[in-house]
Amino acid sequence: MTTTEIARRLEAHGILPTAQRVRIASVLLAMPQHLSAEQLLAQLKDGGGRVSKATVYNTLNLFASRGLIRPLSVDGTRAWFDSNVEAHYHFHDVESGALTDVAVPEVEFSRLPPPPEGMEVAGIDLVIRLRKTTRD
Amino acid sequence: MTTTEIARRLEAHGILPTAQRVRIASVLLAMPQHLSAEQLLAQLKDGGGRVSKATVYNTLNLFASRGLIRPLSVDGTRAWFDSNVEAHYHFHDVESGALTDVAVPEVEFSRLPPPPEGMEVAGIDLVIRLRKTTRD
DNA sequence: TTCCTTGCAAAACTTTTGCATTAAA
DNA sequence: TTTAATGCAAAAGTTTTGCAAGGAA
Repeated sequence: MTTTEIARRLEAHGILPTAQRVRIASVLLAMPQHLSAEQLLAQLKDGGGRVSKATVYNTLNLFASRGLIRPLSVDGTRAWFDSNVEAHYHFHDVESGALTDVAVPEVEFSRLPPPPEGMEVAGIDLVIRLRKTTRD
Repeated sequence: MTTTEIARRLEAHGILPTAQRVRIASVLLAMPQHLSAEQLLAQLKDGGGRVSKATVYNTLNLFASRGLIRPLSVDGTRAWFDSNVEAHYHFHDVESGALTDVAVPEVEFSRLPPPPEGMEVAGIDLVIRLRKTTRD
């Protein structure tokens, strides 16, 4: 994706495409991936630019609030962000922490509870925890 | 549940039933509930005893590692623990943060992906995010 | 006595915030 | 010129750790 395309995508989400935001978005959106704030910061610094930690955190929250990325709750100890906002689920290797996507057609719900009165479903997070097979 | 019953239950999980652990367990196991470390600490202090923050955190981790309680990833900003370790799922009100149980029979999977080679499913976390109904 | 647990404080880690500087409209 | 974004450092919130003191085996 070119810088211009990234900038257009930010604008489409109501985000002013500043230099740092475009740099952050181009790392995130380069491929579907799961990143923590510190991982993203490390990648940006490897890339040789200067982006402050505060900007990374603020930008991740901004992107998430505008629906450009999706926050993940898998860990409890730190926030993860998924650059793939299409509906999908996850495998989580509890030992290594690795996250893998599970496509929507791989899962079928034949029954789901109705939401409580006055509420509607905003989203479904499904995490399938994995461990090494124990052969005994 | 009596103190003796709690102590037996701790022992059954390989946990030495010290005074603090029994107090912590009796709050947790009084009913099926979702608590953060700070909430638990507050309840213990209301109860008039002296338990240190470190002991609460260490004990929660100990209990979770022995399968007496279950850690929940719903929040990203802090750890939650569920005193109900039976299989079940959750509603999560994203505005208030409230968690509600969803019983297993309320959800049916007619299709689930096979785990990757050499891996097996250790558990399934399902969180149904709820928001207020928007009538437009 | 020997080992494990507890409390306290300090440290570590993640995330947010205040404020002066810089960039964008 | 006026408003918004950035960087830095400090602050805030959560969780872990070191160590001396206390409790259990």
